[in-house]
Amino acid sequence: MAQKDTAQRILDAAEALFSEKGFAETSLRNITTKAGVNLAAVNYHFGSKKSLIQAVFARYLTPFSEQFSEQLDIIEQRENTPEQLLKLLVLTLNKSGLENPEKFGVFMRLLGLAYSQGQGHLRKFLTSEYGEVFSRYMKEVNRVTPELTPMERFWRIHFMLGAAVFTMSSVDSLLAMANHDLGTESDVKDVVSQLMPFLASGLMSNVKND
Amino acid sequence: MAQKDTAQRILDAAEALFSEKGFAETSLRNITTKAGVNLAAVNYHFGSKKSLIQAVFARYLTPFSEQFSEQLDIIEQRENTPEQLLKLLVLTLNKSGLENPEKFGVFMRLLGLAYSQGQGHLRKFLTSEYGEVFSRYMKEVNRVTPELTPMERFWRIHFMLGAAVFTMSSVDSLLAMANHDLGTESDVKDVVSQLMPFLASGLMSNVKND
DNA sequence: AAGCGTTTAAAACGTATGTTTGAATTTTAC
DNA sequence: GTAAAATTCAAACATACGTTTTAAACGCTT
Repeated sequence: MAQKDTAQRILDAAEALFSEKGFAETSLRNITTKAGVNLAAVNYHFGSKKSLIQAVFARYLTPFSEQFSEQLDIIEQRENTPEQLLKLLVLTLNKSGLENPEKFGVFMRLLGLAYSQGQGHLRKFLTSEYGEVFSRYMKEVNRVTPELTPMERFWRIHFMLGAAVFTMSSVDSLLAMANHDLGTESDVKDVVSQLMPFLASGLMSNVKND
Repeated sequence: MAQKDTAQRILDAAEALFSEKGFAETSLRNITTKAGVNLAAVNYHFGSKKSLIQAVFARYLTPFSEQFSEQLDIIEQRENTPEQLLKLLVLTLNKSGLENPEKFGVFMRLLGLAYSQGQGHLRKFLTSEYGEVFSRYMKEVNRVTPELTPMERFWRIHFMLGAAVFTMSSVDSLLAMANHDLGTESDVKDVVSQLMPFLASGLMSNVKND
């Protein structure tokens, strides 16, 4: 390689800028300036802006889905509770290079963008690349919520996803707001530990579980 | 007026395109072509693209916040339940020109965009224009959840907001997915009636309420 | 029906974008 | 140590954008 690691520097700059400004609002010139590389380097290393966007996601999701797949191998062979399935998610996040709360926030913001600014090509890339692991997880969700109708389960999963993505997307500014207004000193960990019972309670609403 | 109502046609086209493609991805040429008006008409009637974006929101939010303020006058003078406060929201939505489920989906998608693609100017416009009514509602939320710590209340409200905005932002495609995969024929009304107990249950999680 | 403010129309302006080019430079391999 | 491959660089390309301009058409008041 020529100097240090141009492709990596581009990915770092791109993910930071994407997560705070979105895909369309971030220009290749923004990215290459922040990365300290030449403008043409993006198209040389990644081919196009679209491919760069996919590469940013892949750098997070490929290690995550590998870790997640391993965890699924385990839990598929035992009975679980809804809380355990939720915990598996945050556990895998922490095991796949997202233990840093700052990185975690960035990742969730990117996830939110993938939904709200889904550019078609991203949707296809994500489902074709990571759809299978997601399906396996959903099978487990079905197993732990036999009381729910398929329709209830479908919508509650999306409600949960929304609560998580939306909140974690702006967890920085929300934390700042909360700590300022309430005089507290919470961090991302605290928010996650508040989120989990909220999600579990919503998922099991009206299900007599004792 | 010259022919029909150019400004209205621009707003109609803009809200439709914004809600499906986002602000930055929607050009004035897209809008004016869809509206069947001249390109310059946008800058003539609204001054700029930013002002057009604000006008799209104002057309929904001004009648809504007026209706909402009236409803608040009433419920502020009585005791309420969390479910009643939630119902007040959807009730007001239906009373302020959003009874049409299609319009409702568009509105929620715009609301989601306001958060995810918040362009600064939009944030300021919304809080300065509608912040007071929102504060009054939050006061009522405080009253009906005395068991929650301020921190719990803060985060659960945002979890709820996330579940609602995220789900309703893509309610069309989610409904299509659900109806296809599950062989059902649900509509937006059904989703809302699933969402409400989910939100109420999450809000009151671990609170013994009987 | 004339005059005048309002609205529409076509065209161009200046700027920013993603991408490509071709030469210079660095790294790799023998 | 040198040839070949890989990478960087400055510059230009083509395109799309938001906005402005100028003139024409319209609608209302008198």
